[in-house]
Amino acid sequence: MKKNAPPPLPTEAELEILNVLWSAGPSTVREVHAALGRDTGYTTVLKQMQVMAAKGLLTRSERFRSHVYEARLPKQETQQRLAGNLLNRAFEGSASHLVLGALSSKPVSAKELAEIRRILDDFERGSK
Amino acid sequence: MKKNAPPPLPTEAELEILNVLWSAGPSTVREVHAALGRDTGYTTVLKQMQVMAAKGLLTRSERFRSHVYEARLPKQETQQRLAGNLLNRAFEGSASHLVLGALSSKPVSAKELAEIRRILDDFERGSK
DNA sequence: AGACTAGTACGATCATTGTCGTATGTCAAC
DNA sequence: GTTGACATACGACAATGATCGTACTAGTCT
Repeated sequence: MKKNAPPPLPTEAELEILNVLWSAGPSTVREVHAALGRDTGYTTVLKQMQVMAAKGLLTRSERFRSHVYEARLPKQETQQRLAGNLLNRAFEGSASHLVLGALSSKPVSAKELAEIRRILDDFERGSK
Repeated sequence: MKKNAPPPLPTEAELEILNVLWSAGPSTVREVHAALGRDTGYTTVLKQMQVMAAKGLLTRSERFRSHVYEARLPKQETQQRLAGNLLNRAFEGSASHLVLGALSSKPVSAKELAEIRRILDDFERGSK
């Protein structure tokens, strides 16, 4: 598709597939289809992964009799792009508003809160 | 559409319209069309707002010769739902990962960081 | 009344997503 | 060398989102 420009952001169904790939590593269509509990057909997942490969979301290589797909971008980078996208679209770029929204959307454990503080510490140290 | 169940999450273009409505208050199609810098036609925005009203994203009332539209849900509630949605879809429900993604996606001012700390304080106090 | 203007309603198009069905290719073993 | 079993390719289809063009309506001005 494009040279090596970043691929488009994944859609809902694409993200599910990426999640499988990130957690299981390079996999065949059959493996992904099995991992997704979804009750959609095998060819549906195949087609989606083919489209994703065309978009640059996945890379594909041969293995024995089947193709092995792998996420092109690491999980963290994709998450970052998704978060940044939402930040701009819905929060006018205000990270604090996004955090407020995220925390309000469901109960968050004390451990999570502590973890967030740790992240803040890192950012303050790092970006000073 | 549905009784008073929450409307679907807004799409990209719909969110732009909502942002105008949230910041300017109830407005006519013409006003929204002007506020969006977009170079799309008037009827495009009209149609989008009609669809949004049908979905329950907007409410509509008469005023003199034109219709006045208003966001049905407040900004904060919609932001919360959007954040929660991304949280589940892309971050396995982990708020701290979402925060990390958001902070990494672009430089964040010290003031923002402090504001986030204040929000954390509130949550810790509130949910203890 | 007739023409202008500002507004809404509606149908049509085009791309994208999600979903399959069916066709085709290939190896392995009978 | 025909038959499965398993894999990929490809075309089709419905739903949705984004975008207009065109038609209709209701006041206003002269």
